[in-house]
Amino acid sequence: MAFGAEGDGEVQALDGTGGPRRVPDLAAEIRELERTEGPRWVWESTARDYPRLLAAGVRVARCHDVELTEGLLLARDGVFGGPRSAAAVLARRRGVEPPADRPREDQPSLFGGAPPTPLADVVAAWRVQDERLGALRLLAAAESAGGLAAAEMSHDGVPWRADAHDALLTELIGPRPAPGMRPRLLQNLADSISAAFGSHVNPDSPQQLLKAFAQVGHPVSSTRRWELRKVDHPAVPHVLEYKELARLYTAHGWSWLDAWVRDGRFRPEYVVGGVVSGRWASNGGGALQIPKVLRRAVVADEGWSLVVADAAQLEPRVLAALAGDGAFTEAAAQGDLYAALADAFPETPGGPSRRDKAKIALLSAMYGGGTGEAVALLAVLRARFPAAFDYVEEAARAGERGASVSSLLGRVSPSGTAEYRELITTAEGRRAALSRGRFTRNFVVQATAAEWALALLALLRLRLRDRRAHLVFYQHDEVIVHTPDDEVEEVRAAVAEAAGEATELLFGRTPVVFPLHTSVVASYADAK
DNA sequence: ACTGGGGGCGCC
DNA sequence: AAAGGGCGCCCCCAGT
Repeated sequence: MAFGAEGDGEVQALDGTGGPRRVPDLAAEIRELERTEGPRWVWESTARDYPRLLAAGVRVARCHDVELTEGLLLARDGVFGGPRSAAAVLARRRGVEPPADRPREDQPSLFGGAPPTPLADVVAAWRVQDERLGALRLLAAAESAGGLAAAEMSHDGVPWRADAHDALLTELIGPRPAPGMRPRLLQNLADSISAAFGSHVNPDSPQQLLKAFAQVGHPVSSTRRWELRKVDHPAVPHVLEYKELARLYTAHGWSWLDAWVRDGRFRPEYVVGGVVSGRWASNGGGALQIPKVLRRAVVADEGWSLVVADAAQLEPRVLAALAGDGAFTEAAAQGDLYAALADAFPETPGGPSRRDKAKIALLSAMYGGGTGEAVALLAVLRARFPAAFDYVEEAARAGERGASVSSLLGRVSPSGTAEYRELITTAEGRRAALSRGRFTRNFVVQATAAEWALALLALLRLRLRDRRAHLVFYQHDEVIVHTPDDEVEEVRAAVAEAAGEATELLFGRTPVVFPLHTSVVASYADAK
């Protein structure tokens, strides 16, 4: 049964047995109904309202999130970035222009504040969506579950040792500087760079760097790392080191620590479905770009552990399951897919190993690479694994002509605009077409991989419901569970079972396996 | 003083 | 080894 909860403290059973009821304490009411009925809650926005429930100590198992669902339905109709509120859903149904979504701070809330969305509107919007879902039903449920998991992870936070973070920064770039100053070791590097060039150069300025390299007889077309690495000049090692450490300082230095870590927890804000492919994005805090070196600051509480699990070779396995290529699927039934493919590729003395060749060929096929040596490797892939090759090739062709493509569960990519279709008839349009082809080629794999990972997350979340262990981090193909030591084995098992269940849910009975690398560690830095 | 594009790099 | 896909965030710098 579904229950609507919205407005100024109202709930309603959605099986036709009764109208809306106003309740004095909505959080308490939801807690009780969750216990006795276990419904799928229908509400407008998990991101907006669930944090308040969590703060009140209430968690729910399932929901239908009107806004997330509308995002999926709109994409199916070729609309991206349109308003997704209940009011927008109802306006579209009536054939009138939907109102823009209100800015977050003006939005109504389950708990007062701005004028609430009427429960009747949310219920009506749900009915509209429920009728329209069709093949998107499973994805909408998964996306909504993702919304719950995201809010819960933000609420619980990643255990983060500010002292370890500070010590690491001090070791790498020197102690925290006075405002406006560079940390000592960064300043030393900047000085070395100027000394090597024989003139003052600000390494934060790509333009100054370009000019400086030109003046010392080493013109470069950009100051990218791989470009500079080719240059033989004494400034280069200092520049490369400066870039690496300066990035750590600006993006994850002390101001980041001040802004994002409190009471031993890093609480990022996830944006569920924030990427067209269905991957999540994050809003502030850079939750999905934490530098590896900082993993040392992620440390389980005393008496607790981190269970870190990441899916191995997820994307090529997804391609295997999607394409159903006999020989390729057989390789994907093995623990090391690339090794299982290696035999198909020729040995060349002094060149990459056969396993590396298999990997290069696969990555090129999935990302749209294929220059230089990869050309020959792609030809091998095409000859030996035609169905897998054709699967991504067909997606690329569709993209090039401006069509959209879909993931397994029905997430739809943006299609080419009218301008795009015009453009590709011209000679200059070829570049744009190739670029779009690379995008759609990757979309079918990346979006389906995101669905597998989302299913894993959702199913694992349900398995952990009655435990003290809880999910604290999720990043594309990886989850971290913070667990009391005495639940470690149960959590390990839960992760493995959830992965199996996710595979079955998406692909049914497939020979393809989706192995997880699972580590139980005190610090994230020790995983793998 | 603010804004927005570009360059560059962190993660997958 | 380099080069393809997806992001967010920071800096610089030129435009207002």
